[in-house]
Amino acid sequence: MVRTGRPREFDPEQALDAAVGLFWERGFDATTLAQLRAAMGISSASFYATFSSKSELFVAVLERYCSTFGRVTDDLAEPGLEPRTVVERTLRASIDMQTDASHPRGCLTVVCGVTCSQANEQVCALLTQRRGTVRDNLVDCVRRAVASGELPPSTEPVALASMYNGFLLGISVQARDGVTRGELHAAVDHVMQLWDLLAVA
Amino acid sequence: MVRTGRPREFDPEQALDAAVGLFWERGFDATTLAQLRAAMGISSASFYATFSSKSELFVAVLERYCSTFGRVTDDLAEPGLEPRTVVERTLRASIDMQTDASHPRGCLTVVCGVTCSQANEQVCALLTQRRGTVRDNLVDCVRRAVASGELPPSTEPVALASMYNGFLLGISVQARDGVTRGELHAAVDHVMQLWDLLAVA
DNA sequence: GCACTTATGGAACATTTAGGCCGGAAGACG
DNA sequence: CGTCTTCCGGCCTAAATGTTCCATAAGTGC
Repeated sequence: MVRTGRPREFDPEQALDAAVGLFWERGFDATTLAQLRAAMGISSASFYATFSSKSELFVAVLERYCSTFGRVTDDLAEPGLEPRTVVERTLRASIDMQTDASHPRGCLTVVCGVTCSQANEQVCALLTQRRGTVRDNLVDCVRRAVASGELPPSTEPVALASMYNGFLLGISVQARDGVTRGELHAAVDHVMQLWDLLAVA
Repeated sequence: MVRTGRPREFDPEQALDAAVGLFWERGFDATTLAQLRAAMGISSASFYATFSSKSELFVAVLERYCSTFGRVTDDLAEPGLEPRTVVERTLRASIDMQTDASHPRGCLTVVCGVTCSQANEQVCALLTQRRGTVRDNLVDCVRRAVASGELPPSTEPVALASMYNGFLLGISVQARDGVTRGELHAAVDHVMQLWDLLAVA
C-alpha cells in the first residue's frame, strides 16, 4: 500500500505537538482554530483533512499527552513495584514535569478539564475519566500496600488515596500559581512522612 | 438624594447570584452573555447599564463569591485562633461547601481560574491573586504555630503550608470528579494526623 | 400636565467562531 | 505523456460572540 497523491508539506506529529502546547496553555474552549492553524502552520483545508475537527483533535492531543508527559503517573498501575516508592516517585515526577519551563505549567488533564462550555461536555468527560483512572490506580496502589503488610490492615485505602490524589491534583494549580519546584518537593517530604507514620504504627 | 427615573424591574443582587452560579459552573470564557441574560432574566440594555461588561461583572461575581461561599478560608487570616484548629476547620468547611448540592461543585477560584483565553488574562490574574492570598494566609498560620511552639522550630512553614494548600486546591478537582464528602473528610483525618506527628516530635 | 431621569425590549453592530468549498499544485503510476 | 489521488492556499459561510443604539415605558419633581 504505497501512499499516492501529493505528499503532505507538514509533519502531523509536529503539528499535534503544537496543538498539545496550545491546549495545555489555554484550555479547550479558549484555544481557537485560528491559533491552532497558526501554530501548526497549516490552512483550514489541511487541518480538517488531517484532524477532522477541533474536538477530534483534542482526543488525539490527550492521547499524545498521556503517552508522553502523562507517563509520570504510569507507575501507579504497576503491581510489581513497592507502593511507597511508587507514590513518592509519582508525586516527584509530576512536580518535575509540571514545573518544567519547556512547556505550560500544571497538568493538562487538570488545567483543561475542570470547566468547559456545555457544547463540549464530552471533552470534560474525557479528562474526568482520565483523572478517575489515575485515582483508581492510586487506590489500588494503597490497597497493595495494605495487602503486603507495608501499611496496617486498619488503613482505609480510599481515604489515604484521596489524600494523595488531592495533593497530586493540587500540584497543577500551585504550579500555575508560581509555587516553585523546590517548595513542592518539600511538601512531598511531608506527605511521605505521613506514609511512614502509618507504616510503623 | 432620592432615586428618580424608571425603577428597575429586577433585583441586581439576585441577578448577581445567578451570574455566580453560571460562572462557577462553566468558567468565564464558556459562559456567554446570552446565558447570563437568560439566567438573570434581563435584556442587553439592562445588563450593560447595571454591570458595564462581562469582565466587570466577573469582578463583582468574585467579590460576591469571596464574601459568601469563599468565607470558608477566612479563619486562616485570624491570628487569634489556634493554628491547628483553623487549618482543620478550613479544610472541612471547604469540603462541606464545595460538595454542597445546592450549587456547582468545587471552588470558583479554582474551577474558573486555571485557564482562559489570552484576551481575558486579567480574569485569570484576579483568581491567581485570590489563591495567592489564601496560600499566604496558610503560610502565616503555620508560622504562628511555630512561633507559639505548637510546631517545632525546625518546621519549614512554606513547605508544610504548600502541602496543605495543595490538598486544599485538590479538593476542587476531586469534588468535580465526584469524590464524596465522606471520602474527603477521611482524607483530612490523615493530613491532620501529619500535623499531630510534627507537633509531638 | 410637563420636563427629566432612568430602565426596558428588541433590533443591529462588528468581530470572531468552527467549518466548507474550489481551483490548482504536486507527487505516483500507467 | 496523461491520469489519478492527495494536498494546498485562500476565500467563503452561517452562526455566535460581546456590545451598542434607539424608541419607548415608567417612574419623580415642579
